[in-house]
Amino acid sequence: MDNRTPPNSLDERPRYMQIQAVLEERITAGAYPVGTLIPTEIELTQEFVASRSTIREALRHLSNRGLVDRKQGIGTRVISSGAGSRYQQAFTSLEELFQVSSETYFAVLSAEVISLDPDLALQVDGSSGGQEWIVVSGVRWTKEGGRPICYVQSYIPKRFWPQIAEIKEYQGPFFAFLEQHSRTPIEEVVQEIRAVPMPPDFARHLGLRPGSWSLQLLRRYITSKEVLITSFNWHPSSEMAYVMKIDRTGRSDRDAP
Amino acid sequence: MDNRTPPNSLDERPRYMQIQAVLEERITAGAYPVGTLIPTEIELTQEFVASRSTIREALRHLSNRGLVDRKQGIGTRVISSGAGSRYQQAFTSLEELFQVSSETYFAVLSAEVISLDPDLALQVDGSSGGQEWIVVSGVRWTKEGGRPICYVQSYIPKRFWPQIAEIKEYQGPFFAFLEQHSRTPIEEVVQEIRAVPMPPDFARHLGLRPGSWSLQLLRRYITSKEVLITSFNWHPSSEMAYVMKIDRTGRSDRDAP
DNA sequence: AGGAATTTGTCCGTATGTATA
DNA sequence: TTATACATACGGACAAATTCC
Repeated sequence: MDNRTPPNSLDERPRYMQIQAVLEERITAGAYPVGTLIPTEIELTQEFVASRSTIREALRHLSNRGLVDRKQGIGTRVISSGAGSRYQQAFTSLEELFQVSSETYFAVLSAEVISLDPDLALQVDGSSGGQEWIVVSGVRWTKEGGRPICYVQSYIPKRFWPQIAEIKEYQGPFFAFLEQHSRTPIEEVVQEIRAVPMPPDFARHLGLRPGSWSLQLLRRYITSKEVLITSFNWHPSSEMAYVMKIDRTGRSDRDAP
Repeated sequence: MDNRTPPNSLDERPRYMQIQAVLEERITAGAYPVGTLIPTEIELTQEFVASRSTIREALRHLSNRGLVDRKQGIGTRVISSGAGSRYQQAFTSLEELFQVSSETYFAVLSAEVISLDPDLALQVDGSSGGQEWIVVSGVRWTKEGGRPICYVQSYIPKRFWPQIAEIKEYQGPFFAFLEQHSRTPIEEVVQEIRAVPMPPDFARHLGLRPGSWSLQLLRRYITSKEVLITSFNWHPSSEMAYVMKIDRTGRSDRDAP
């Protein structure tokens, strides 16, 4: 069919984003005050000469950002002026992970090849198990003072076994080493944080009583092809808080150079 | 046109939710391992005999929950199996905080003014204690199924006491309400994640045995002048994993060709 | 380097269901 | 009960990003 608007009318962004921006501006400017209903989807299709799908896509984003609340049979209500909704995650980058490894020291306790049982496989790469992986275990220490920080287990694909001696000596995070020796770059890191009991054996290495709990950080470093490394860190619950800051950022839209 | 599937084939839920549930189960069961691509939208339309829009709606929800990552030209990649936890929070911005509050509801148990002891004051606003704050306690529930998600305590400056009735009725996160009724916008949010014992009284409200542990999320919403609200969420350790994506570069501000 | 194939993104139009007033 | 407004669902077309040859 025909896309009645030329691909770009001086604005490169998708149609729904443009509409979203206009609506958002009306909300922040007070044209659509907090607490009121904005025009219906049908009315907006008429104003912007767009299909209902496109309008809904714009409204969906406004809803996700917390500016409006949509209810069947009622309409779309403004619930926030927008001042508080433009936040983005800040300071959670790989650089931050490098930082940690420069002020600490990792002592390898063991490195061996194991076959993943189903439960573990689900955590390591989400598979149903059976494959063999290298597991490197150790304790991370502070350089200053020499106190234990956390117990670490890293799961690495078995094909890196020839480099295992090199890995154990490597200063810096394992993922950096593996990325260098792999064809494909890490595209994404996913972190999962849980409260789990500290395994008794790990507790011993950290100088803790058995039966204590831990804050467990699981990080999965993923290339476009596979999980390159999955790392578990068990931190003593009494000494670890994971702190993150979410800063306000002015702009989330892209510009046209 | 014809809606080839009868409105309900023993399952009242919308089609896209059923499909989402099936895909989610395959992910958690390991049929679609982490790091791999799931079938394309087209293939899924064939398997489920649904339109591409319906498939996309299902995938959209999986993406919002942080289980998959979708990329143009690539496909849909599993990035987290979500194993072992019913409730997850993928929290890349405040948007998703709103998302949570739209799929759940908050039942207020009490609201009272208390004087902060030094330890608590340190957590609430970093002061040494003595000031009076309002503390609103309650439980967050799933709309679907009606199961308890977490116990919540929110600390609010005492001067908002006149609005407390309004706050208790407010749909949506408290910080949005407070920001509206305050002169100054929220400038940053600090979040702290800890593993702490679940207080016995809270455990009772969540249907847990005393002595269990929790993943505690503390969020402090800060304006240029003060801490506007500090909120503690205690999640059952067995059902909560905090999932987050970490950017490769950490900077999405600037364009680098 | 360049072009084809693949996959998700965007957009159109229509029809029907469901919650609310 | 009726009207309204959003929710769900269908199907088709082209755009844009990526990969592969």
